[in-house]
Amino acid sequence: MTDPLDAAILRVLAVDARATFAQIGQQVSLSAPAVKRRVDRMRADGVIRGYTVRLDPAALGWQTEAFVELYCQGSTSPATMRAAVEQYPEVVAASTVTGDVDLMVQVRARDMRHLEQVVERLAAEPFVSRTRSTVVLSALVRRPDVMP
Amino acid sequence: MTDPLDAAILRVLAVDARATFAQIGQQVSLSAPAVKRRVDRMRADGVIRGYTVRLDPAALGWQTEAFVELYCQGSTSPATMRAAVEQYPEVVAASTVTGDVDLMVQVRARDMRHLEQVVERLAAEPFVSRTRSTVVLSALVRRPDVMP
DNA sequence: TTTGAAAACACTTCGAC
DNA sequence: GTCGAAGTGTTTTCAAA
Repeated sequence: MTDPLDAAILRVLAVDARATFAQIGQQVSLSAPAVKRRVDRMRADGVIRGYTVRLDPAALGWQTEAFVELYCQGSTSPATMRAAVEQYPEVVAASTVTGDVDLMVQVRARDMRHLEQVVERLAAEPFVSRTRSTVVLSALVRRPDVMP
Repeated sequence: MTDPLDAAILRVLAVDARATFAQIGQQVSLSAPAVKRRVDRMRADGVIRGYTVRLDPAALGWQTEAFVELYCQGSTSPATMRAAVEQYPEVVAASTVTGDVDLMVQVRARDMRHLEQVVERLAAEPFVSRTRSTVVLSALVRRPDVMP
């Protein structure tokens, strides 16, 4: 499905998704049209979901980040959790997890006051029985998805 | 620093970082050169860190994801933690955090066996006193960085 | 099937306004 | 900020490995 050449192309795109097909081709020893065809195929196959910009959160006013663990009532469906949590622009990611906690939510806020408000609103969701927040002190590593 | 027009441009780039300046311009009512100048400025200012591809982890063989909390020995510097954790290609993100836990590490592995190996290696790091892993059941929300 | 070369088309980029 | 021209990149076509 994705041979070593595809993987090499993805590595280049992971570092710079706006690289030209010719630039990518130079790094993987392929012509621009050959690269484009492979990229088009991976896009169609769903291996490539899209391209996005990497921003400096601090420069945009996001100063505070936290992991908020939600303990949910017994029979809350993932769909319900998702629908609720998706509404929050402050929610960067959310996953159902094993263990005591039911839902792990990553929140980005302007400051502590803002974070507090978001956590309060999350805690007030009907299916949430209690929350536990862990504030991020500093982000040491942040990598785009890589190959296995 | 970033006016509403810049924010609009970033929103377009967040959805499709390979959009042409002309396409972006159409969505924000600006000419292509005007968009380019703003993008160049945000790039120079560090607001835009770069562009990356969004991949389907499962399609690439990453089937398992987990939050691994590391409890570290009293006086371990963030630099030490970072240097150690950065070595692992399986580590997607790592942050120092408040609370009992010292380091929150997000790991992506091929399968449970692979995850287990990674956790064991992390636990064997000299400064790690104990670990606690939470496996992701399903990713409900995953958003690129957005505006405050 | 997949590739590379060439041509037509679109975008980027820069100077002038 | 826009406009227009010159340089690049993209995309299609086609022939070959």
